Amino acid sequence: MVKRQARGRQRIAEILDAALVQFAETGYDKTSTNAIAARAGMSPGSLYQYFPNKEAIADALSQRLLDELREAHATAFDDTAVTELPLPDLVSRVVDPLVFFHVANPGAKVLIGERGQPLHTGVTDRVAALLRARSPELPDDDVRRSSTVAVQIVAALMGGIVAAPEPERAALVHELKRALTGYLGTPAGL
Amino acid sequence: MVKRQARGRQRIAEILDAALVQFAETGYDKTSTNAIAARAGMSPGSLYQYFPNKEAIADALSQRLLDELREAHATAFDDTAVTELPLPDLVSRVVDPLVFFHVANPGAKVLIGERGQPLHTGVTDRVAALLRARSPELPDDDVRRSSTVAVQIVAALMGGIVAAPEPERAALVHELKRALTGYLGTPAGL
DNA sequence: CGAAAATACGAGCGACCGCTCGTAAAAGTC
DNA sequence: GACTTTTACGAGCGGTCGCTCGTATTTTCG
Repeated sequence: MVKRQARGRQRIAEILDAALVQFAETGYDKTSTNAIAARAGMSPGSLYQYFPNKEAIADALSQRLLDELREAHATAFDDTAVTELPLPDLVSRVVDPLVFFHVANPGAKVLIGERGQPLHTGVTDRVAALLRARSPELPDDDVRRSSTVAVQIVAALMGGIVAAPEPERAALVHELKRALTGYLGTPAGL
Repeated sequence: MVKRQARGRQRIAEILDAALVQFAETGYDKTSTNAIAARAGMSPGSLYQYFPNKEAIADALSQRLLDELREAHATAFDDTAVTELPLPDLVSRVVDPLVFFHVANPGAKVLIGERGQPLHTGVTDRVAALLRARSPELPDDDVRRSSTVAVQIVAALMGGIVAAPEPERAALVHELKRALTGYLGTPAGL
């Protein structure tokens, strides 16, 4: 019951790897499950031994990416000094790992952009917690709105950042940080 | 050669009307041309008498929407006083008609979000011209980047704005303006 | 009126997609 | 080695989609 399951888990990982690449190339809808199977070097039948349907593949992949992202963000969010950091520094702390993650995982944004919200919710909650820690007096609705907007801004610009070649990419990351500090730095009751 | 073409143009308009509604409901990819034809009250064959393929429908619709948008924005962009207006006022001048347009035309965002860039380019160019007028000393690359980012921010938040019920919508529009003024108000060489 | 052009119809073709199922080889268990 | 379980295969089913085409109707024009 051990050695077999090891092979099975390996297969699952191969499927998710293939799906990530395929989603990045063709998007979620236009990626066929047969293509994922082919890229993973297996038959459609084998793929469907591990996943009940296409959506389950995307869900599992989202979960895996969210775990990786959480790990990459651990230092940015866990630090208690986060409360007193200057805003630009805090933004960099959050944005830099995020950019690194998306550059390393092109196709992750597809799981955000073309499906429900899978990756968004987890990140938004953490940003909300962060904002609440920095501005405890802010009404809860405002916190939720601001964090949602901030995450949407990041998501909107991330596509261009990942696609850009390196000299331009840095400039775009800079713009993203500028947008976030500009947005979050303005008092909410404008 | 006159009366016939009149009917033909009417049919084309009916197709575009139907396509707009259908795109808004199901998105571009998942909208079938047969569904567009059915909603327009005609057969698939008739639809394809006026458009060579599905993409051409989306293109024509994008063009029509862009024209309407340009008209709605005329007052915001043509005014020469635009150069000396305070930034928040200028943002409102641009954003408010844009919100109105998207609320009146749900589905317009689909033509942006799920296809190349059709509606974006036109708007981005005009925003770039506006920024250039306000900051003539800014390098051209910076202007282009800033306007692209600004348009992407608007596009990112517009979906939520259109979807939100009225009390929340106003708050989200306010957030959008806050984000834009915060972003554009910060000096570019941060 | 009669010919030509424009408009209209809708069954259905070919291609693709998500997914199934009958079958069979490996691997684990006793 | 016999039996069960897990893994693997791939042809193909049922369905949808973009689009075509043969045919019929309506309008324009001389």
